[in-house]
Amino acid sequence: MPTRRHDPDRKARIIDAAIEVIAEHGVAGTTHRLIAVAADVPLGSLTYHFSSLEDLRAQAFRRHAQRMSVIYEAHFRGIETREELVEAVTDLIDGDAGAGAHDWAIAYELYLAALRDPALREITEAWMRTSRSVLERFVDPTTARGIDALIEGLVMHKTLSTGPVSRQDIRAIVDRTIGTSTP
Amino acid sequence: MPTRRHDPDRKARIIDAAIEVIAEHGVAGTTHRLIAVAADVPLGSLTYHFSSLEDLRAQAFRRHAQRMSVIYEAHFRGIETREELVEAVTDLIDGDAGAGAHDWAIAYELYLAALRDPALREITEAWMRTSRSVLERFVDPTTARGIDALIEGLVMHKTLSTGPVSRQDIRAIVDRTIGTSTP
DNA sequence: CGCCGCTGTGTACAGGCGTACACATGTAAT
DNA sequence: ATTACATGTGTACGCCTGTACACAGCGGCG
Repeated sequence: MPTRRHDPDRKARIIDAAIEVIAEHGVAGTTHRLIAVAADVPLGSLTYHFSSLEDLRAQAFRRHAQRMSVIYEAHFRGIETREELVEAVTDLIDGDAGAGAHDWAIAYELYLAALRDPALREITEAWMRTSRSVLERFVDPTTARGIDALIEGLVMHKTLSTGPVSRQDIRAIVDRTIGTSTP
Repeated sequence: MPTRRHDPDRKARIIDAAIEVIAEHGVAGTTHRLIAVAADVPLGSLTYHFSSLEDLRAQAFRRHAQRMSVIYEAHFRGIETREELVEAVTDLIDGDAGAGAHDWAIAYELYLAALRDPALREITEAWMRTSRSVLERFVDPTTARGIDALIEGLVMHKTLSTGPVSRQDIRAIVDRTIGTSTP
């Protein structure tokens, strides 16, 4: 049995560190050296485990998207009434779910990167498919797409605007966009 | 009277070139040299007219936001009935307005950059204020914010998704989000 | 007509980047 | 205990970046 010399979680920890660095410095400011420091591994370890920085970025984005999917799944589990759905979506936007501003920032980095790198499209599409299919358990596909878009747009606005958006307003908008669909 | 040696539009042309480069290569891939080539000016001309690359970027974003504001204003001018409003918003998302995928890409670059650079917030806030106040001529402020967020979210989804979003779907979502507000 | 001064530019520099690769290091087998 | 090898790392290289700055070219003044 071949024994590992060091931690076998190294690769995973590097990916986590990469996610962290992307969140803090953006894709533009994400370098091998920064990630290496964040993961507390030598510089050479990155090129050893990943064929290129592009490769590492893609894997980081993939893992983040998977985590977001899990959060979505968990957040909407057990929803039964329309009332609960409205509340759940509002929570998601208002930041009372598992996803904070940090996580959304990474998602936006991914979107923008995918706009130019077709290799990342597969990740964004998988993620959007998941998030929509979760919502489709409660509403029709068209409405699901609308809510999905609304969530991302509102989170963006909320994050950028200095004056906070009132929870009541969010709720009102969500309520109307969901319409009369039955859960 | 002091005569200019060359074109006095140089500075403006550099800013336009910067916008172009940002749209094509993203903020990350925007360099002095690329902009200089795009504007057909010598490299030194950039540091001569702009104190730093950051300064140039900010001015480029500012000009783009102003242009988007003008497009918004023009696009919603003359709208009278609720029906026309729904159609106008749908056109905006569907790309049949003055703004194409190119322009939206720059807007998203701006948003993401503003997320980390507080100096850019002033630009995003001015832009969001404008776009919302245009919509507030037709609907109440809360709804305006919702529509605004919906527009950006849907455009993003539409741009990233490979399967195109049907115009009919967009219209249906917009229609519901606008609700029963009177123009 | 010659000089001055200002507007504008080519070039060079220091720093940081991604990546390759020669080597150290610890393990398993003999 | 020694060898052979796979695993992992420190370092160095070439490239590209933002920016400074010494100079060139031209218009106005004496």
